[in-house]
Amino acid sequence: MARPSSSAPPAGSLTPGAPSRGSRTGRPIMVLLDALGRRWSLRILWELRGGARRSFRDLRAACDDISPSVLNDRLKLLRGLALVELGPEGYALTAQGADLGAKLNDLDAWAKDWAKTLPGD
Amino acid sequence: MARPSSSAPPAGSLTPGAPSRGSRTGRPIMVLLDALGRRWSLRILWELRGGARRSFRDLRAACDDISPSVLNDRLKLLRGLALVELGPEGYALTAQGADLGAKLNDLDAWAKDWAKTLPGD
DNA sequence: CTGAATCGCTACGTCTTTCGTAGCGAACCG
DNA sequence: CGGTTCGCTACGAAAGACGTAGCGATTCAG
Repeated sequence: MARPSSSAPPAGSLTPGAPSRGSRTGRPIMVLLDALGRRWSLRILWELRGGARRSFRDLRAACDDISPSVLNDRLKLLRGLALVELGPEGYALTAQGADLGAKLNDLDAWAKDWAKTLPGD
Repeated sequence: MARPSSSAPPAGSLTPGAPSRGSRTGRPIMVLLDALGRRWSLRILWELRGGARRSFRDLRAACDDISPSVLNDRLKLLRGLALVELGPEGYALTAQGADLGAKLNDLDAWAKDWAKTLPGD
């Protein structure tokens, strides 16, 4: 059960159509949930939303000084999924990544309302 | 940096307004990105979308036999954030959790198109 | 009542992922 | 040349996730 070691990719790459951590089907949504469910993935997309290109080091600083090894892992992953690209002036979202970025903006709006209704606020 | 050990919650609870792993601001979106960025969080919401109540054990099976300790951790977390609730007939999304569930349905539709445009497919 | 089946959940040792620091080689600028 | 920035990697330590086993509570059958 949930055995990363036997038939799934080595925790660094991920492709729709192929099985991923925690799902043997390879359905796109599962691949996406896997990728976005890894630490820092969502945050990286968040920091890149808006279209500005950012250098590796800028991005690292923006993500609360994430470890460079993990940042690189995630960037590889997201680039492999065509959500992020590296151009001459740094990292940026692809067209598809920008779609997700827009969804994160929605999520931000939603989160503000959500926070108001919570007991701890 | 990114030091969970000094001022952030002990990796089991999370509240908007209070700092979370990887963000000292406590902005709702950051709390949400933190929670959803932990392994299995998105998957659990995914499996609960649609409104059916599911027992702990059913949910576990649906999530590719996730470890019960992690499942319980995530359920505590998501309950603390008022996204999931435990009723007499099992776990279900709250009204707010259902909002997120709907977003995941959107994401599913998006992912299908996305997968078509990828080289590895 | 006893026994079986199910429930939510916890303990705990192992293994994987993430972290944090340090620093490399390349490119650019003086 | 030296100085600065770049993307990125190595590697030991810490945190997190995993998998198995099983507990106490409830429910139902006999």
